[in-house]
Amino acid sequence: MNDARVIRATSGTNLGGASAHNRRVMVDALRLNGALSRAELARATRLTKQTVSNIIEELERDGLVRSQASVRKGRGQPATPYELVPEGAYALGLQIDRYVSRVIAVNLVGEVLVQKSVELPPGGPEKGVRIILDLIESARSTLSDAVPEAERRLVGLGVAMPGPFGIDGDDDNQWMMASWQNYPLLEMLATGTGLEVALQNDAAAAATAERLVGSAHGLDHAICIYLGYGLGAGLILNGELYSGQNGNAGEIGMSLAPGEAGARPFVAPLEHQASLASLCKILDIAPSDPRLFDKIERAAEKPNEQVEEWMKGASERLRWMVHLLETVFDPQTIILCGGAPRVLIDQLIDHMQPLLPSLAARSSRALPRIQPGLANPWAVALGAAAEPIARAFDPRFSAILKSRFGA
Amino acid sequence: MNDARVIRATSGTNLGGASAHNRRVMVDALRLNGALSRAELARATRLTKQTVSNIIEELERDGLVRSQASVRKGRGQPATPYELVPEGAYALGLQIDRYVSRVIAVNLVGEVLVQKSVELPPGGPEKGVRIILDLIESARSTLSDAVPEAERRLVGLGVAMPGPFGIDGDDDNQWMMASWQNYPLLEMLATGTGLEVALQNDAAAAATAERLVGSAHGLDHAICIYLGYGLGAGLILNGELYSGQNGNAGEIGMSLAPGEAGARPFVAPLEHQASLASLCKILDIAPSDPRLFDKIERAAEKPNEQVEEWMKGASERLRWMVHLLETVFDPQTIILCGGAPRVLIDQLIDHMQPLLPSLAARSSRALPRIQPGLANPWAVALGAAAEPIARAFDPRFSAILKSRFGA
DNA sequence: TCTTTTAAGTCAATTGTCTTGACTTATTTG
DNA sequence: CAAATAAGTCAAGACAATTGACTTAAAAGA
Repeated sequence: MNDARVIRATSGTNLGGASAHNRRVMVDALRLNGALSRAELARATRLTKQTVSNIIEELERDGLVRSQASVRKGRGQPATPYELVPEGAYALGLQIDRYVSRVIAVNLVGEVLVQKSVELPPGGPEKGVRIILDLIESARSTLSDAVPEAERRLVGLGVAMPGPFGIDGDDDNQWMMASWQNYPLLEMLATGTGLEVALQNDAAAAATAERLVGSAHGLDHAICIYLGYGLGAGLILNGELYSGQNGNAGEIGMSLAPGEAGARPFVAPLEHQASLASLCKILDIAPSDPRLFDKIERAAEKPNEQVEEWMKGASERLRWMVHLLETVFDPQTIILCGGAPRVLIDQLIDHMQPLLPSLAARSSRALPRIQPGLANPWAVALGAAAEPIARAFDPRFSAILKSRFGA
Repeated sequence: MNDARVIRATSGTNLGGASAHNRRVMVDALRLNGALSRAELARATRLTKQTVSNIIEELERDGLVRSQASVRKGRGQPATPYELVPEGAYALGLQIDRYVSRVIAVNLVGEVLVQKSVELPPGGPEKGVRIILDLIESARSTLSDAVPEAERRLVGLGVAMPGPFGIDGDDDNQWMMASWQNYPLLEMLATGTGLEVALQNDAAAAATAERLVGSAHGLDHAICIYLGYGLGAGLILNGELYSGQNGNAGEIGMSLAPGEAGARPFVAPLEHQASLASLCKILDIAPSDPRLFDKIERAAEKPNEQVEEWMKGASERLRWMVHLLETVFDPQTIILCGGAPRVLIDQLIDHMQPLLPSLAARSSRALPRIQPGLANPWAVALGAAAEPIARAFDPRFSAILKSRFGA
């Protein structure tokens, strides 16, 4: 009698879940607003003064917040503002790219403390993982040398690599990294480091970074278009990263566009036209070139005819993708970021003007329809490191629910 | 000293929030899985047997669940399954369309008990609201005649109308209903009925209906393309409807597409080609024709050359939009539903084959990439009615948080 | 200067919900 | 007929937020 029917249900919650949520709410409020007094926190979170006092006391004991000098601001007892302690938590971020791997260590407020990278020789994941574990170990010990207590306060290891994930075969596709995807990477990293590990695609990581320390800070609805070796979008919806059913939401680099009617109804994927890979091809830069970023920067500063051509094509496709994303998501803003030089990002945005008409063109906008975000090779690694911080400290539905592994 | 700085923060929660969540979790589990015993509920929700017992007892007192005959299924004491009581709650749904308004009453499980419609004469919202309030009143008393206790168990009034909302001017645009949007409709309806009122656009409502009783039942990631007089998409992300910053997420009817290179780089909005409005133009049916649905059904059953032409154009644009939505959202499935006859929906889906390649084409799919959903003129009104039920009984983050109006 | 008003923050008791562990009930298995 | 198994109850306990009175510290007004 195989009556072990799968019953689907949302988890319930309990006192512990509520309490954990309230702690997160406090940290989040301090992150968003800067230092706040207990009374202010109570008003903002709709909790009672007493509750806030208890939680703040606990957070202070845990080294996550600290008091500032009290400030007089009118009648009544002066308030004692509390602020986040940057040294309250640390996280590691790992970016695995096609030819290079990068590791970053950040603290609770997203300040970068360590960054190291290594070239990834061809040879697939078996060899690669060993190199990567060494890199992580090296970053970790550098961090511990600088801040002995950091090890104890590490909340996790975020991993970012190019998507899409879990697709069928296609091992030779240079745009993906299929061999890495069928490898038990997360398990290897988890056992190798003893840390909690979570995976995002690189665009999602870039969005996570934008939300922690970049242009999306404090925004609940933002789309980050990430221009790297490939192209993707990180979706921040309702204040959280949206990943879709299989973690592939936002893989707009693979989107086709209807082209000339008749003969060739659909043109190549967006990232064949708008990505550093396509630019490298034009500039005849090897994708494995360690000085790729600098070369592109120089090329963008003084664009020759070919670069202008690329820029025109890329910005035209992006211009239209921006229109679509605005229409589909109704976001507060769209951010163009990347592992690309700021010059290039800025020029692309320039070339996209005027933006296509859309609902986003309303007159009452608070934010620009499109704006530049983080633009450097470390953006994805930073986002990878931001993920464990967000997972540990941001208020989110899943954090309230009882998990499989004890409350 | 204007020190009334706005402090942004997520609300905290308390015992009451946790308890409310757990009640919702129970109702949701019974809705998804059918009748379940207390022990099964405890396992599924990770709550203790005792907690489940208490909550079930309370829900039974409130008339939301009831026990079935106990069933023996192996060793041990027989289980007593509990099921939702359809008569446990009721909700009203109002659809305001361009030329007609519809009201539906549903019960807790989404069964339709009353449906009434009325033609909306031109004359704008002032006159319209009076007619609509009469319609609601009429439906309400029909409901009360059939089920005297329904009035006491009404959880709200859902309203659906064509978007987009809150756009600048453009009063003459026949595709929108601008004059209705600058009118304090919700306030009028709330005071006129004494019920909680909430607004969605029609595509969002259709998606809400699909989730309560249609093809999206139990799905957490689904996109509903709604083909009505206009065209839009309802986005179900993480099990909840996503509305974007201004409630306009999913307004894909307004999306442009890159067309022939050169002269006309961008073609008309999607809904100018794929909507009942465009079909009506071709068939020379007045959009206000009360027998519009039947006429379209007949036209779709025996398509003439013009209809075939329309079908070809519409399905081609939709085919490509499906590709985009799959790429952007990575959903479990896409549902094509509408206030359109099922024949038409089916034919459109047929014409869209073969679907464009995308990440969704993986071999391990559990659900079809695209499938038909509700296809009748009452779909939106049903979705409007489904919204208050979902708001009152579905587990969601916002339901846990302390609200502005007391816990 | 002195009193009143206002606001921040604490104290101690209370409340409400989930949890714990032992117990009862009812059925199948051997 | 005893042992095993599972559903469900009982009563006490744990825990976090709440409540209302209180203390502290400043500004405002007389």
